[in-house]
Amino acid sequence: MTKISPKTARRDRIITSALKIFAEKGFQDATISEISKAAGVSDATVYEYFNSKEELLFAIPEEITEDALRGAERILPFLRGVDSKLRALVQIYMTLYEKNPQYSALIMLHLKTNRNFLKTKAYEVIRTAARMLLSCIQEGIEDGTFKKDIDPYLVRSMILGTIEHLCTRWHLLGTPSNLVEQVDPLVDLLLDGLRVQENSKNISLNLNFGGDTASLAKPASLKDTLES
Amino acid sequence: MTKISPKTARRDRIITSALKIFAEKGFQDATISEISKAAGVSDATVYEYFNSKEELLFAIPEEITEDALRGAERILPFLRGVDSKLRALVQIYMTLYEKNPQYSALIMLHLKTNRNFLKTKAYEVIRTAARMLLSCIQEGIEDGTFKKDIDPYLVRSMILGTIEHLCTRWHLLGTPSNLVEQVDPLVDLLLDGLRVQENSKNISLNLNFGGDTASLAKPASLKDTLES
Amino acid sequence: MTKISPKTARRDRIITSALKIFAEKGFQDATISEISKAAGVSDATVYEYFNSKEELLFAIPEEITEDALRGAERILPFLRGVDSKLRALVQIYMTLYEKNPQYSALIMLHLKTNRNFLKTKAYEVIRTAARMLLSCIQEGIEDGTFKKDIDPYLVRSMILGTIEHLCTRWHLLGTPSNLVEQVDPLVDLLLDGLRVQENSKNISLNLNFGGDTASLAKPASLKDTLES
Amino acid sequence: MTKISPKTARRDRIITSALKIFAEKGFQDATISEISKAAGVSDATVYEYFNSKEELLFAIPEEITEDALRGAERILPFLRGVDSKLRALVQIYMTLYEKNPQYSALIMLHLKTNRNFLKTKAYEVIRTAARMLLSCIQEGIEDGTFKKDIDPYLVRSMILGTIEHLCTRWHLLGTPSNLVEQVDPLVDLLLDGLRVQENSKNISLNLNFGGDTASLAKPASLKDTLES
DNA sequence: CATGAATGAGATTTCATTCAT
DNA sequence: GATGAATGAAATCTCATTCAT
Repeated sequence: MTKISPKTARRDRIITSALKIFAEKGFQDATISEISKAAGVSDATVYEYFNSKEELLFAIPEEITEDALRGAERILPFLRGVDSKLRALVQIYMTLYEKNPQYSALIMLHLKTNRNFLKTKAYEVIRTAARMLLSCIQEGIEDGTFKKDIDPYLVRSMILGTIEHLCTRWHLLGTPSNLVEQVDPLVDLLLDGLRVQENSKNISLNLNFGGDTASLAKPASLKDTLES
Repeated sequence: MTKISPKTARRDRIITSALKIFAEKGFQDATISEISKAAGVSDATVYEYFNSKEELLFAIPEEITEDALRGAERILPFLRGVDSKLRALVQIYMTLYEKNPQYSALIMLHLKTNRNFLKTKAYEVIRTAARMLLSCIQEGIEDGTFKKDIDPYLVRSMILGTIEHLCTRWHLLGTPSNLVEQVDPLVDLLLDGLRVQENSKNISLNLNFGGDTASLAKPASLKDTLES
Repeated sequence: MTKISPKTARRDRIITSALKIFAEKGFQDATISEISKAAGVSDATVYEYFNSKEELLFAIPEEITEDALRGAERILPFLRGVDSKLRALVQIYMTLYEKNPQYSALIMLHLKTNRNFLKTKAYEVIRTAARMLLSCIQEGIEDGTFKKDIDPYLVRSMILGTIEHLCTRWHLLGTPSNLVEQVDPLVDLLLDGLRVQENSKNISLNLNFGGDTASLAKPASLKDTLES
Repeated sequence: MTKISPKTARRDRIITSALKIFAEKGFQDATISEISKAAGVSDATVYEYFNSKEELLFAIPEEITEDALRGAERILPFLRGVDSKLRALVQIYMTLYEKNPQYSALIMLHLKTNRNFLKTKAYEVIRTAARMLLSCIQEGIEDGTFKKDIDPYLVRSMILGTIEHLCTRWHLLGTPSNLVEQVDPLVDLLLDGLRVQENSKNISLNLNFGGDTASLAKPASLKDTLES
């Protein structure tokens, strides 16, 4: 469709090289020289496309982050139920990070804690994605799937914090060896908690004494168990 | 009690200044000159106490991290039940991070993703603390408090990931404004999950007896409050 | 003929300045700053051309040493007899050192005792020249000009040692005031020791005729004078 | 006899350590710290005994050089003939250098080319020794052992240059493996050049043709004298 | 007298960035 | 538009030397 101008191709080569090198060595330890060499251009050419080293750094995650967001937006409308949406969102994150290790290394190890990154276009996209996650949680609260008294921001922090922690460990320590496999266990735990629910008995008692909660017996969790 | 040698005092001043400056600007953007000036010594004196800038960086968290670990080891024996222990551990982390914002900024923003930090003495202490958390989770599984089929490593990553995410947000965005307040909501969510449990004992008991079991709500958290 | 690229010119200016300053003050007491200023470039520019101060030091003697070697190789084929060759070699050394006092000061005072210099390209050239000298001595032994039982390595050490001693004194003490003038006295002294004394014939002739063979004295030196 | 005061002992330890370390690494690459540690004293103590690093450097060769000179002065009176004296002097140098490799490394590799060393007490002693050598040569000229027209300074430079060259090579390249063994070959080479030639062949020829040439002992030297 | 402790004074080296061609 | 070449501006780190105790 869109013709790739040689200019765009060059820019892409610079970004690709920069991603690789920044991800490996971090912002400060990478040099423009190294990046330009890897991209097959001169130092000065890098400055034709980006005004500064930092601008280059921040340009890297733009495209991929936007693509990922668009992907999520395409998938979500097909899902019914906040459980499913939540699970899908977690899976989207994990898949993105696992399939694009240089990208996730850059984000987790080098950008996440960079104050200037917060003012960035790419960060704005990331916030949009985070807002989708928040909406999903809020929706769950509103529709009665989730508890009424939970703090959706806290829940979101749990989800993102866990994802990021796993991803960071994956990069630094190599464990877990696989991120996507963690999706279901993680979502199941989020939904149902750690604690043994001694409710089968209770529920039966409830049912005995008047409750009509039979149909509510943790259907999702059962389903999840099957699915996982 | 212990006489503070002038040498130790000087070393401490250097560490304190370094903590402040590294926390604010990061390792690369901080200069030895700045740190030495803040400590009231010369550049060369910094090198009398630390062989390199990086050695100084890594020396900073040593003491405080060890102190925190010892604090945790003093508290835990007094707690009964994995719930209480888990809650206490989360609270210890959050309290540490909130009371020592420079320390937590240093760890969250600058050390956590530093590969060399992994080889450090302070990191070893951090791992010890993380092992305590893991043991607590495993204990919960063994004693039937927690579900049998959960992955204790995943649970730990959830806990640490959430704590770190909250702490990082706190530093970068200022929200939440308070970390310790997040302890109970977080632990409750961890223990019981997001999803409305229409099965809880509480409910069934409520239904059965119509009684005021309100006071039993979240017993552990009350206990924790007293203990903390 | 050959266009001098501005880059080469700049490099040459740096080398020239470095020669002057290193020769005067030695490696450690010379600063890059001083050299770059003398060359009319910035400190950083010096590092565009040479990777380190030491690399710059070792680059200095390369060209001149090679030129000198090539000069020697052009001259020697025209000489007949090891006497003449030996004399020519000594003269080549002395001329080189006297005409290029900065070069010889650098070599004699600063490089000759530098262990790293031994691994250098310029030193390799110097060794080649020294091998020429050795060959000449060996040739003299083989063709019967020199005594059979002399150690050619020792002779070479005598020659080079003397040259270097004279040159070093010349630099440090100003005496002798002239190096090339020492060539003939030195070679004569050396040869009269080395050379097989063909005096039987002379003497017998003397005795036979009682004549004055004064006019035959030191024929080689006359020849040398012409050749030199 | 003389009691060794602890002060002298300390000074000696410092000098010994300094000799070792300066000889190994040179003046600039050796540090006071290293030397003081090797001597078992503090940095500051070094400065109690020597006003500067350079003063320490120059103090090192004092004693040993003086001892060597005194040794030579004790030996020479027992020798008859400049040949013997010359040989003895060369042997004294070589022995000194070979038996005291740290000392000779210091002199050859680090002091010989140091301009400030020339103003030094130790250098004065070295000059005295060199003057003995010169006197010996001059004596040889005067008493007719050596040719009349040789330049004694040049001869001295030949002798010292050769010795130093051999010694330097010995340190830097390990060859020759033995210095003292070079004494006789060297002196023989020198003398055969210097000395009036008393060639066996000549003598026999003399005897053939002229009867009693007993009185003609050393005819070559006579001839040389005439020719030169 | 010995020294622990401190530091002044630099020097090398690195790189992001600029600019003329 | 691309780049070769140059450099300004620092920052880390080193050490000889000093001085109070």
